[in-house]
Amino acid sequence: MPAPPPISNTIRRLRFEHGEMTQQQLADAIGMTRQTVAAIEQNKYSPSLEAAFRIAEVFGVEIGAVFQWKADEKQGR
Amino acid sequence: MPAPPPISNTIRRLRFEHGEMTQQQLADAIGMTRQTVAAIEQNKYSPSLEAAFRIAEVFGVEIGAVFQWKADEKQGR
DNA sequence: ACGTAATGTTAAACATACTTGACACTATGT
DNA sequence: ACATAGTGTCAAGTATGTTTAACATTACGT
Repeated sequence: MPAPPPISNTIRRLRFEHGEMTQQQLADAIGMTRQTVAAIEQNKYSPSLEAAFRIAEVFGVEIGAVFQWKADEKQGR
Repeated sequence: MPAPPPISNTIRRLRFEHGEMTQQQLADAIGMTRQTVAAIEQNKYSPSLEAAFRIAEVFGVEIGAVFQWKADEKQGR
């Protein structure tokens, strides 16, 4: 498993807050596969900027409301 | 040249508004190469979510202030 | 007990982002 | 005329994101 990304997300919560939306429904809404949504949701890797934009769009929030730096690790340059 | 991404950015303007920051300085600040900054700035491709976050951080703005959907093309699903 | 929906997970292939190292051009300063 | 800083660009290689197709588990309804 390739080291988890420094960014975490609140997709799971957002899905439930939006009518118990399933991973499949979200995937369809943003034009990705269910597997990709699952992987992103579990922080296996972070999405492309495009994907992130589409996800935020679906939930009607800013990108920052979906994705955050993990536990204020502001970066490992 | 691999089809331009659906997202554009205002990095160039932001650089100038932030003390005539050079591509090299921005690259150093976000831990990427100058070539990558140049390519992103010219919309050759869009950055990873991590890179986008770091760039926004440098300029002290939200991601949405740096990157936008190109001419309201909300997407080609 | 059976079927189905939702999710986790994996391997292989493919697509896109990013680096490294190079060479070009323009502008500015000496 | 020469040097240097800033930028554009390209090819080859590495790294990361995404798809496809498959199989597993858990929970729910009948």
